Amino acid sequence: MVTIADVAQAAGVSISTVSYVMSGKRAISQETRDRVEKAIDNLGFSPHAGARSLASRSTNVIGLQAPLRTGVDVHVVMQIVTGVVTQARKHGYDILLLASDDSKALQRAAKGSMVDALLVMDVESDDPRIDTLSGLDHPSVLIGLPQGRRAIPCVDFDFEAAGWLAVDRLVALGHRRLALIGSPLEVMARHTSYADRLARGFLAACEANGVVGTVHACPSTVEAVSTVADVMTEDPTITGFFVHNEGALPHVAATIAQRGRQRGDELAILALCPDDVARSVPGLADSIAVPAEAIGAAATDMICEILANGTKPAVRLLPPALTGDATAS
Amino acid sequence: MVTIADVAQAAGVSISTVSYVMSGKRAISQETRDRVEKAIDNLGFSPHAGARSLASRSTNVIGLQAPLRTGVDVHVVMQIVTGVVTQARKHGYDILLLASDDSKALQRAAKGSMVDALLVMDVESDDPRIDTLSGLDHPSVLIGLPQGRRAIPCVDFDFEAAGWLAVDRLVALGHRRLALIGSPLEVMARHTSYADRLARGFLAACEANGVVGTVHACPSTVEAVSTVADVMTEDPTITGFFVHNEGALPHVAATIAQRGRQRGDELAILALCPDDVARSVPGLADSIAVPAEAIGAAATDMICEILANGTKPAVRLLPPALTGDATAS
DNA sequence: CTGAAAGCGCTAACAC
DNA sequence: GTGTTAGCGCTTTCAG
Repeated sequence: MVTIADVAQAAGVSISTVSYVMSGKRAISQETRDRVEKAIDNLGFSPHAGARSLASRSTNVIGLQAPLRTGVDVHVVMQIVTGVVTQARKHGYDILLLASDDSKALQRAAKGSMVDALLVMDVESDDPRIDTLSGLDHPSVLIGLPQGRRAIPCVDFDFEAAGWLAVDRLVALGHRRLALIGSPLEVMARHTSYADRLARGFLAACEANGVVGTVHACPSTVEAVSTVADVMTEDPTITGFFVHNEGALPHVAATIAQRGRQRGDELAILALCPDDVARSVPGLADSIAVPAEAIGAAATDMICEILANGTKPAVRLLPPALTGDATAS
Repeated sequence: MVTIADVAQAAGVSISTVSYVMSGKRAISQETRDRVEKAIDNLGFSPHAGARSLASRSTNVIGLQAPLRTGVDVHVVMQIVTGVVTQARKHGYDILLLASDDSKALQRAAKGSMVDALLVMDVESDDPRIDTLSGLDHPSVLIGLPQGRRAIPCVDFDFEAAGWLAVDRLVALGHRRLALIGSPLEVMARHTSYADRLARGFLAACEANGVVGTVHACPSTVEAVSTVADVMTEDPTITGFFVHNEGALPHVAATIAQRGRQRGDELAILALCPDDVARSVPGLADSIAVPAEAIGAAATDMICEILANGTKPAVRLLPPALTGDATAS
């Protein structure tokens, strides 16, 4: 293994000079800098992460606890993780992936000085991990917006605003009777709050717009289709649909479109899902993008800012935006 | 921060004794051990990972490079990662998640002594990362089976055997004309080899069984349905379908089933996908599980064994198995 | 069975 | 603008 001492010797400078060339923490003459950098390249030197963290008391690693189980929107999780990893690298951090749902894992990583900070996804409102995080010396940011004391900074999508936006759009398209086809009950049962927030925004916007809106959870992804069919049968006056349900979206969209054709009605389907998913589903009037990767990036930015400046921001909600009806087929 | 010295003092022993109590690398009297362990608990001591890796020249971290982009079977990737993380913890390792598709990232992690070993997913046959890995001092294992020199140990699902198994099953069900509905072209274009292996096994098995088999790639997930429709129209004698295409599976299955009903034929659909996905798709005759989590776990076991014993196994392919027709609706 | 002490490779005072 | 050096917290000889 090539060490900083090897580099120093090769460049004919002291160890500390090499260190300072790398960190930029003190002025170095151009000449010296060049020699050192050349030596680093020639020898293929990379500083030993452990030695570094021992001496500097920081690891340049962020711990990420992501939900790896099924029963979450795998697509969205993946994109958030991508955003985190990508953005973290831009700030010079690496990501340690922690086993999900485990307070112990957070403590282990923090107390063992394996990470400088923690990013935690999929936190429920009464999640014990919130207390765990509060008790740690390490800064942390939640991806999601649990209800409660808000002791830890959060980053999430503004689902409530998305509900409003969806209604505004459907109303603008001329629809006066709307239905929100929501998450599977499984998701509703966990108290991650986003399904609630979406429904709240949707219903409030309906009221504000003076239109009729109803919210429908699906028993499961498979049964989403029959749920929609039931809704359409029970109230044939509904013409605007807002669908938020990853796996079921294509099926639901197809069902709605087919029935619309049979009835000869002009139905509109608005989806809430990642952009690329929307593009693969035909027949959507429009879609609201869940900016999953941006959420991951924003959370990472926030934790890095806390690490750098010691600031402690509170909650950051990313605003919804319509994709444009480019997705119409 | 509480250090090993604090523990030693609290327990009234030397630092080295505390270290040996933790590592178990030398005999300790029960009495001393008890005292030390109590001190560790009382003080809430966790050894500093960096200090440890500096002194011991090992990190207890495995680097994992997973494909975070879209255009892969997100479900399967997620499960493999889950298998890796879970199994790694059982061996006392943590997982550093590396930015995808980046030879540099592998080198950075290895040369910076951030990891003890590397696990790399989604390697293509002429992937430059294979050479990178060969040039490293750190052991590595590929998840997947690229063609070529096989310089690095691999773990993967036995897609070829899965092709055989599918045909055997369909033939046993009485079908003599079979079609493999394969991956999107996008996947075929990348040379990850599994689509090829599946097709090879499928065709060889058809020949061995004396039945007719054809292979059909889908232009995209969306167009999978029309692809199937075309296949069924062009050759109405096909009655056995083997579907391997994550996003499209439910749509394809629905299409096949519907057409079968129209024609009054007894069609059979066999799927290749994770168990839980199969359960959510109605109308399958049976399914072959992609044991994604087991693949991740097996790869982790392999790398840990290499780390522990210095053994260098070559290729490990996990055998396919039928789920049983419990998935029939 | 236990202790003392020499590093591991780096950072960051403290010198000049 | 550069060099010297004292740790950072742990593992592991080497002694007993």
